[in-house]
Amino acid sequence: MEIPELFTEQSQPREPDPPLNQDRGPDPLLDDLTDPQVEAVTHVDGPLLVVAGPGSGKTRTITRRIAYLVRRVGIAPWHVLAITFTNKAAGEMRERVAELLTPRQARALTVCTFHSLCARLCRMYADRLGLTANYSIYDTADQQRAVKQALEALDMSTGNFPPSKVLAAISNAKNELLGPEAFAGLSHDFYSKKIAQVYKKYEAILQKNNAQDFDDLLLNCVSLLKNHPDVLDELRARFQYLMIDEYQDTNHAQFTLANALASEHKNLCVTGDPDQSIYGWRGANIKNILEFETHYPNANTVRLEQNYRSTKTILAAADALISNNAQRKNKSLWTDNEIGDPVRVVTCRDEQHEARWLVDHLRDLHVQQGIAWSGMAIFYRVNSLSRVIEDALRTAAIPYQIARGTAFYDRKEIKDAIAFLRAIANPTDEVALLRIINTPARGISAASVKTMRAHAVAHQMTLNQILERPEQVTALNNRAVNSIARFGKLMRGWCDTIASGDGEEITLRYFVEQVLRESGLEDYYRNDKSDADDDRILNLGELISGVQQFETELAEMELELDEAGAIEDDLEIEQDNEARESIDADNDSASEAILDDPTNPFDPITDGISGDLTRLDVRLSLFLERVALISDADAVDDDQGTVTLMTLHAAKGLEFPVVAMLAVEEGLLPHERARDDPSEKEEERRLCFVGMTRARRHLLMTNARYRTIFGQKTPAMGSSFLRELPHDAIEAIDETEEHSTGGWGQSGRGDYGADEDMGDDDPYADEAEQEARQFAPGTLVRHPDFGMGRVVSLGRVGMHTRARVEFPTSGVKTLILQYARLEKVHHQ
DNA sequence: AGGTTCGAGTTTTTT
DNA sequence: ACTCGAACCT
Repeated sequence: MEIPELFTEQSQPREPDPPLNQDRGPDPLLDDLTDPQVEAVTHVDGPLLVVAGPGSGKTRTITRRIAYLVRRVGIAPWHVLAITFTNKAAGEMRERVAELLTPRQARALTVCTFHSLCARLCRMYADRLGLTANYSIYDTADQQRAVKQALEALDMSTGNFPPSKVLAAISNAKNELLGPEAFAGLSHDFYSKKIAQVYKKYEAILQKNNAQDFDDLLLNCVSLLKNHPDVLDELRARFQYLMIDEYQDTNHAQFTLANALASEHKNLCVTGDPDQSIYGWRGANIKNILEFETHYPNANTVRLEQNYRSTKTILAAADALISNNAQRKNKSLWTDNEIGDPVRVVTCRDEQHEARWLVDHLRDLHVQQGIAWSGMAIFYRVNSLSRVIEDALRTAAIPYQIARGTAFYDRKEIKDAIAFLRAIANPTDEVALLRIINTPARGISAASVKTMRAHAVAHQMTLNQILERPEQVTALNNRAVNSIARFGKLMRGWCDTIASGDGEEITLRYFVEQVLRESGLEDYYRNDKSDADDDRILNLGELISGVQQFETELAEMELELDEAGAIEDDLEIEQDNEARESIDADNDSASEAILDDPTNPFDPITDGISGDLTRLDVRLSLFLERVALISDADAVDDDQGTVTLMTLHAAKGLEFPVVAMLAVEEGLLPHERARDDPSEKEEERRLCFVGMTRARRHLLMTNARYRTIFGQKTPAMGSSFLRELPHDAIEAIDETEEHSTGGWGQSGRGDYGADEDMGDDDPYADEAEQEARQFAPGTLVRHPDFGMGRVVSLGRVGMHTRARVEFPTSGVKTLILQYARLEKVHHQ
C-alpha cells in the first residue's frame, strides 16, 4: 500500500517555485521545495505553525526540516523530538529522515507518539510516580474491570452507572488534567459526585495494581514535569527542538506536555490542518492549533495550500464539502494536477449489491487500467461495515487486508496469554491475575477467589501474596487451598525465571512458550472442540511469532549499539555514507560537532529502556508495552499487494490512487450520534473530507437504499454531505432501477452480470472457473494462518471450489477457495 | 466446580 | 447477527 508516499514521481509539482533565497546557494535539502516549504524547513528557533492542507507535502517538509536542523544548523539529533499520531507514522518518518542522515544520527532522533514517549518516561522516572518500571498499561477491557471493582467496592450498581459511561467521564477528566480531587471539587450534582467517588476508587485500584490507563500515561507525565523541576530541566535540555504532527488532534494533556517541554527554548514546531480534526470525541481540542498564534504571539506561520495528491475534481469536491463548516478559517486549496474523472456517487439497493458493485468496479480498474490492488482502499465509518465487503472480496478472490491492529489482541485466547504474561511481569496486577487465576479451569472457583480477595483486603495483602500461602486463609476448604497452592507454585516458578533470566540463555520466545504450555492454556485450546473455529491454537502460534519478531528487533538494536560504540567507528560510518549522500553540501561541519559531544547525558539508543536488554524481565515489559500501544493503522502492511480496508479515522495521513467510501448515508456519515450537535456534525463533515482527500485519481462514494443493521433490514438514505458536492464534479450512478421491475432485492442476481440474457450461463461458474485456473494443482499459495503451501487437488462442490492444500507445518487441509483467504505466491 | 443456555444490548470513531 | 453476562443445570 502506498501509505504516506506523498511524493512519488507523478505527484511532484510540475514546476516548483524558485527557491526563496537565491543567495543561500544551491542546497539539495531545499532545491526541490516550494517557497513556503523552504520557509518552514529553514525556520530554526522559536515557535512555528505549519498549516498544511491535505496532500500539501507536510511529511516531506517535516523530514527535511529535521535533516536541515541536524545537517545544516548543527543541532545534535538527540535534541530533536518528533511526535506523530501513530507508531507506524513514527517508523515511516524515521525511515524517511534516515535517508537524509547518517545511521547514527538517525538513531539518535526521538520519533514516537505521545503515548509511547510517555510510557518511556514513566518507566524512566517510575519512582517519582509511585510506580515501578514494570507497571501495566490497562486497555479498555481492563479499565472496565477496574471500574466494576470500584463500583462494587462502593456498593453502586452497574445498572445506574454503566462502566462505559463512568469511564468516559473519567477519561474526559484526565484529558483535562483533572485528578480525582479536582474533579470532585467541580462536581455539584448528585450524579457527578457519585462519578467522582468512583474515579477516586478507580485511581486507588490502579495505583495498588501498579497500573496505568492510556490517559494516565499522559496525565502522569504532566504531573512529573510539574512536580519535579529537575526532571523538567533534564527533559528540556534533552529535547530542545520539538515537532508535533497532527496538532489539530492533540488534547489538553498533550498540549500541556508539549508546552512544558518547550517552555524554556520555545522551539516548538506544530503541523496540522484544522479541517482534518477528527478526534474531538477523544478529547482533542481543535483550539490548540487554531489559537497557536495566541499562545505564541511571535510565532511564524506557514501555509501549505498547494495539493500534489489529488485531481482538480476530487479536490474541488472535497473543498466544496468542507466549505459548509461554519466554524472554520477559510483556506484556499489548489492543485496543478489534471482535472481527472468525476467523483462517482453510486446508489445501490442494499449492502450486498453495494459490495458486489464495488468489487466489480475495482476489478475493472485493476484489469483495464492496471491499477495495483495495493493502490486501492475502502473506507467506512464503523468497523461493522467491513464484513459484507470482505465477503465480496473473498468471493472474487481479490486480496485484501484490514487495518485492525487491535483485533488480534482482542481475541480471547490472546488476551488470556497476555494476561498471564502481565501477571508475571507485574505480580501486583490484580486485574490480569483475576483473568487467568482459573483459566483454564484449575479448581479455583469464583467463591474461593472472593474469599481470597476478602482476606487480602482485611489483612492489607495483595492477591499475589495469598497465592504463596493460601493455607492462612482459614475460610478456604482443603481442596481449594491445594488448587491455589499449585497455581501459586507455577506463578512463583515463572516469576523466578523472569527475574533471574538472561535473554542470552532463555529467550523471551522460549519463556512465552513455556508459560503457554505450563499454564495449560495450550492444551486447553488445542482440545477445544466446542468451538467451530480451530484457529485459536494457531493464533497462539502467531503470538509466539510476534514475540520472536520482537526479540529479533531487539537483537538488531543491540547489534547497532555495538557497532556505534566508538567515535572512531562513527567517523568511518560517516565517511562511508558520504558517497551515498550527494545531498551533503560542503559546509557540513555540523555533523562532526554532533558526534563530538561527550557530555550527552542520554544514550541515544538505550535511554528510556529502563535497564538491560539482555534481561528477560526488561524484554517482557517492553513487549507488553508494545502490545498495549499498538494501533489499528500500525497493522497495515505496505506492499502486500492487497486492497486495504479501514475506518475513516484510520485513513488519516494516508493516500491511495483509488478510494472507495462505503455507506455514505444519513445516520452513518454523519453518524446519527452527531445528529443533534452542530459541532459534532461538523466533525463528521471533516471526517468525510479526510476520506475524500485520501484519493489521488479515483474517488467512489456509495450508498444503499436498504441496509441491514442489527440483523434488521432498514431503509437508508444518501448522506446530506453528498448533496453538498458540486454537480459538475460528480457523476451520479443509480444502480437501483436497472433490472428491477419489482423494486430491490429479488434474487440479488439480476444486475450482477450480463448473464440474464445469456440464458444458461451461471455467474458463479465464471468465478469458480477463474478460481480453479488460478489455483491449479501444484500452485504455491499462502494462507493467513497456515502459511505457505502447495495445492494438491481441486474439486467443485456446488458453487464452491474445494482445494486440498499441503502445508509443511500443518499437513494437508481442505479449504473452500471462495472463503479461505488463499493467496497465490508469485515468484520471479 | 464447571459448563450450558438464555436474554439483553449492541455499533461510532482509538491511543 | 453476534457477543457477553447471569442464572441454571449436571
